[in-house]
Amino acid sequence: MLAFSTPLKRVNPAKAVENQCVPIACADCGIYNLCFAVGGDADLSLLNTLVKNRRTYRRGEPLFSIGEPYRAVFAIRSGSVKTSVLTDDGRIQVTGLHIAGELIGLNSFVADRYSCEARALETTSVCEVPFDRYEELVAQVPGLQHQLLKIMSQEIIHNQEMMLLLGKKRAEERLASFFINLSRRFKRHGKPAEELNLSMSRSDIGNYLGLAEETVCRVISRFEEESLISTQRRIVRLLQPARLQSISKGGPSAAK
Amino acid sequence: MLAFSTPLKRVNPAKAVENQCVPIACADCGIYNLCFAVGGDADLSLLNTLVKNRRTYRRGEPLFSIGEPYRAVFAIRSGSVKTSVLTDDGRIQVTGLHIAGELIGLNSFVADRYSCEARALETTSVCEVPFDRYEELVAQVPGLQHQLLKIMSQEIIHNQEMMLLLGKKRAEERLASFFINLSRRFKRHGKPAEELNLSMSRSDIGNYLGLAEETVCRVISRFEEESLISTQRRIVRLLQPARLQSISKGGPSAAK
DNA sequence: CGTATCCTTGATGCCTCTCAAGACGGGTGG
DNA sequence: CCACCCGTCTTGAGAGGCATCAAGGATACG
Repeated sequence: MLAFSTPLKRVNPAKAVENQCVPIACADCGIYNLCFAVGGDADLSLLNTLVKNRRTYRRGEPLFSIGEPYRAVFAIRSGSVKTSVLTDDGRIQVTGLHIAGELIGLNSFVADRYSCEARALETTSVCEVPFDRYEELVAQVPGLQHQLLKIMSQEIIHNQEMMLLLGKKRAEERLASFFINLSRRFKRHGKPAEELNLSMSRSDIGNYLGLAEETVCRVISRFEEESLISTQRRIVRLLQPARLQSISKGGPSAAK
Repeated sequence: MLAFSTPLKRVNPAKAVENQCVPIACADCGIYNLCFAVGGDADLSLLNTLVKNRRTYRRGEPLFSIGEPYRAVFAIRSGSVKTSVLTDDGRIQVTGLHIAGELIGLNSFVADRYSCEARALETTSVCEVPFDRYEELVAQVPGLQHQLLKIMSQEIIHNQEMMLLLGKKRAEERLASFFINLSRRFKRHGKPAEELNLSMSRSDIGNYLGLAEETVCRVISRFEEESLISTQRRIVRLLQPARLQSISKGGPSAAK
């Protein structure tokens, strides 16, 4: 427990946007409204001047690439973004899938260059928080750095779960975990928890879960046969979330 | 580049201990001496009072367990520690291997409970930085939070590499990556870069790399046949680091 | 309406896991 | 000092899950 932390308040994402505040969060954690973390109105206006820098990216367009000089942190306002790293011979590992209200670009904080690439999965609107201006923010807003610590801490926990998934789970468990995790995040962001818009191809999903595109298809088909889900292209409806949850944890359906 | 950051100075680990400073770092980044990051002598003495809390753990003894209330960050003075997470049905994923000079427990910053367990791989001496006292430290030492951001950022980058390894690399590439990464870290900490003391069983290595114990053995045997390494139990000598490096990146020896 | 992209399904093969048994080494007690 | 024991390491044989290769079908877009 952090006694020195300003208590955080979870707010309606729509309201956050309406208030011109930065919706700031990371994969697998809720929307935290920085304005609340920060407090005063003076700070709030400062924040606004810093995050006015908005931009829209089209499907497939990179927000940043590996090795590119570090320039900004990105808060996703709408749409979705994937981040990925590469082997030298071109194999891709998608390391993150980020939806509206989440934050990307923090992982390159230590270096002066981006350590992964980020691409819009669909038409995506972001707030860019330029790094030089960010310094002003940190200097004047005492709660900010601690807030970032929390967000990064949450991301590390999420990464640990991904390592468990990639290192120890079988294909069905991976897909089930993927759907359950996504469902939880959608719910937090005020979207329907049982009707997911994946907004990414089977191939991307495979690259994220450490599977081949075809395996993703096959498992999805199997899930449909068992009436666990129903799909239309990239729309997935969770028909039996409880059983999916059970499978994701290595339940009997996955026949350990 | 972070204009607001106090420049960091890499120091000799032995000297750091001698000076009673906290060697503070994370997997895959060098030793940073907090005293330098912090500056003044007043701070330094404060730091000393905070990190006096030392303790030794024996092989297999847990530093903390999953779900346990968060109480401290640990800086490893000597020895080594593994961190791991579990599936509900008992499968283990080792998420980190930490050697002297590195820092663990940061990932649970956000929650009030530990999200992974940590166990000593051998007799291990650590500085515990109790969390309640840590607050004093943060309040009085302006550079500290930013320093932690950097360390956590570095850990996220390392996690990304692990995801690439677990999701996309074959067994030989994983072992090669493991040895090369360990070698680099040993070197940074003033230990021989080509004679590694793994201090962990084949089983632990397997759990770290997402492989079965037997596969680890087989790959190691193959590496020995090709004179890439030589081994005596848990001591590994890198005979051809360059080729290992090549293999780790998906080079020809691994026959993509 | 054609084309490109994505999705789906089948057949085949291989990498790695699993099961199994034995070897090695270090520690302990006689 | 030696014999024993237990954990760890090693190697083999077999099976299985998933990748790969291949081809056809569906959907979106210009």
